[in-house]
Amino acid sequence: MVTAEAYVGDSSESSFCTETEECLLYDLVCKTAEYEVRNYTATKWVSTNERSYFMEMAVGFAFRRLYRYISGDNNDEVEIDMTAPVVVKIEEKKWESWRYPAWYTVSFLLPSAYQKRPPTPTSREVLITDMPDMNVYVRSFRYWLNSISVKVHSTLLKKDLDEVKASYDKEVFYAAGYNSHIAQPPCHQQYKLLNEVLTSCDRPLLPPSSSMSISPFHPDQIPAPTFWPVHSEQGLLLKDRPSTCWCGFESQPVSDHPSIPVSHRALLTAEERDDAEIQAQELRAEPDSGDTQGEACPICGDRVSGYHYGLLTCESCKGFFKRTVQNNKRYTCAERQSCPVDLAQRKRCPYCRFQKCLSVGMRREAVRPDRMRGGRNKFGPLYRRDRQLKQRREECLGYRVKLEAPPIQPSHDRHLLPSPTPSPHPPDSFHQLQPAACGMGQSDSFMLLDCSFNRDRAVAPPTLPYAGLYHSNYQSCAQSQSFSHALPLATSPVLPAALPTACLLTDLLQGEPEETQLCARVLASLQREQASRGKHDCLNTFSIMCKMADHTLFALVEWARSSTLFKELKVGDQMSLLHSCWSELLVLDHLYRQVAYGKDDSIYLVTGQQIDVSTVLSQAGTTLSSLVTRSQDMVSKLRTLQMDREEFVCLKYLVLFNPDVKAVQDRGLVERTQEQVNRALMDHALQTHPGHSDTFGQLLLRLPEMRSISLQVEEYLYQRHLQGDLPCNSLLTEMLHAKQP
DNA sequence: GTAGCCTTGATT
DNA sequence: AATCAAGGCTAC
Repeated sequence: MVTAEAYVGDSSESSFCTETEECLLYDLVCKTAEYEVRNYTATKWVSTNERSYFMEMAVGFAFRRLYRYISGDNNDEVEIDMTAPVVVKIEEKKWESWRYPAWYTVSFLLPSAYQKRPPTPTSREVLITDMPDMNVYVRSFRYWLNSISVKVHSTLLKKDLDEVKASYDKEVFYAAGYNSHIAQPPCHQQYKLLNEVLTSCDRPLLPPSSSMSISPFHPDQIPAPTFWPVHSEQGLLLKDRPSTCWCGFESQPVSDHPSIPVSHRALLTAEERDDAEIQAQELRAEPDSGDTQGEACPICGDRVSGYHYGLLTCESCKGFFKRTVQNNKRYTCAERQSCPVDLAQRKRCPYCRFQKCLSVGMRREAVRPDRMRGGRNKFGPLYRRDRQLKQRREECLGYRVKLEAPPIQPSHDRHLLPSPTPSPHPPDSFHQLQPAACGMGQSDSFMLLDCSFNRDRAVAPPTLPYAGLYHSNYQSCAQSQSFSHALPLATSPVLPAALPTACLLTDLLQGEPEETQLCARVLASLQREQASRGKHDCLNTFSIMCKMADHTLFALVEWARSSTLFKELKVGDQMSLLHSCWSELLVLDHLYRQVAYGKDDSIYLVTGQQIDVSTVLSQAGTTLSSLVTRSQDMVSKLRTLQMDREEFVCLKYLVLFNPDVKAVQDRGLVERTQEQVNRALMDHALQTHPGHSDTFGQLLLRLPEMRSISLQVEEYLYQRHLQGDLPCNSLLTEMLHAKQP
């Protein structure tokens, strides 16, 4: 039996839940490219109702009321931590007509400590409510919650669900916001988008002539767009099929289903592949599975000995991974980087073995830089949850087998699916994007839970109405906290250097995004883009590159924003720093990707694809060629220096925390952080490259050249932008504009 | 270098 | 006190 507390859990388990200690957790039942089906167990919430013509008004008032409750306006007079998401329940029918005010129910999730016995609210308008165990269809998007974004996405979700004839509750739906600034007034562009969406669904809201007049905001008040990604969601209550996974097909092969459009179907099969594979494995497994007995190591197939560095593996792969990371080993593949890795041949090619380790989700950051023995790592909750998920899948499978006859055969449509083992060969053409080198392996909850789609570009006003309401207490390491506040850093005489450095490095590495996940996200997004365009309207190579850069940039902004050190800065300073260094971060990211995954004479893209440098040089113009040459020179220098992940992360922080950015107000904090990271980099470099005492200096000396490359990149992009070559609505464009207004 | 077994120590 | 995922040791 899973208790409610288990599902109000540590926010580290959720990729988009970054602002609060605890978040609402769920089990993924299944997913398509457009939406997911999730199971939420019963939970207690504190709620309040508010009536208004505009959702954002109602949410504003309700939010304040609930905030008073968690600030101590309750019978126990306790302060309650904020959680995520904030959920708005909307009654569909009343909402249809915008002429009348509608009721909105806004709810805060109670932290696990208060789930059993919530403090009684003092205000009669505030209520404790129960959310039952339920399955919901969820569509994720990156935008502030407001009446328009919610309308657009609920319409799109309904359209998708109606297309596959799914049943759901048509009366009610929920909007969930994960960031502190949950409701923002809509802007002009959104009204345009809304009208387009509604028209495409044959449900025009207003005649075209009046479509713009519904905006409650004067054009002067329309906020300037900025770039913060926000994670929001639409949930529709699933009513009629509480136990069936409805992601577009039931027991029929997808290709025979008449109602699913071809593009949709193509994505479906790719997305469903992993689930089918997991289920197939579970069918093949021993009936008394549930413990690790009888499970096969996802890397070599040997017997699993427990959780190691992020997932269930055998003892030998555990050891191999540890040796590789600890000793910073660099292997090369004598063949074509596609050697088989199984029990018999795992010793043959360490390069391919290590690649496989990474691609199935083993985590470098679980190898301790300080080599501390014993104890547990931060993945404890993840392991626990992984077990629960496995168990639930099994139960679900058993249930379905009982329900349906004949039982679902996961191998049913196997012939339609791409090979379940990812091919390490990158596709030859850009126009045949496959999630190939990405290795979306046989597992697992990490991948599934962390996979949030980059649906929309975030556009948000610079004013932040709820800024400061949330606070992060997260500090994984007491030493690093005290260290970060030790002001006279250089002069503190007796501080042992190794401990805080190792600690800080662990923290910094912790925030580092997993390359495989980034790769999967970018690929999925590019595939969707391609699918929506159809065969005869392919993106050109430059646009694809821009989109890749755009996604990478998005991930970098997310990375910075979720960093504990960065969060200590005021939002204004955060923006100034990012506006100043985004291109440098992109260049550094690219360079490290080459050092870590690429090989000589080819360029390794974020999608896992590789292109020969000679091919690029032969086709590119002078500016681009010079950029490529300069970066390749830089890559070989960094390779000689054997830059590792730790050093890369430090450089990233040094680029980000640049005290020379003029607009920065809290220069002291930026300087201190820079010093701190600088020290960590020095200590680390000295430790890891004992024979080369100057690695630290050499690494720092690369920064000016990196800066220079990044300026050339910006200039190049700006030129192409003026020619109209850049895809519109990109973060890239926005950043360019921020610098060159 | 590999891999099976051993030791460790924070968390449960 | 038991657990279990880290690191360590060592014969091969």
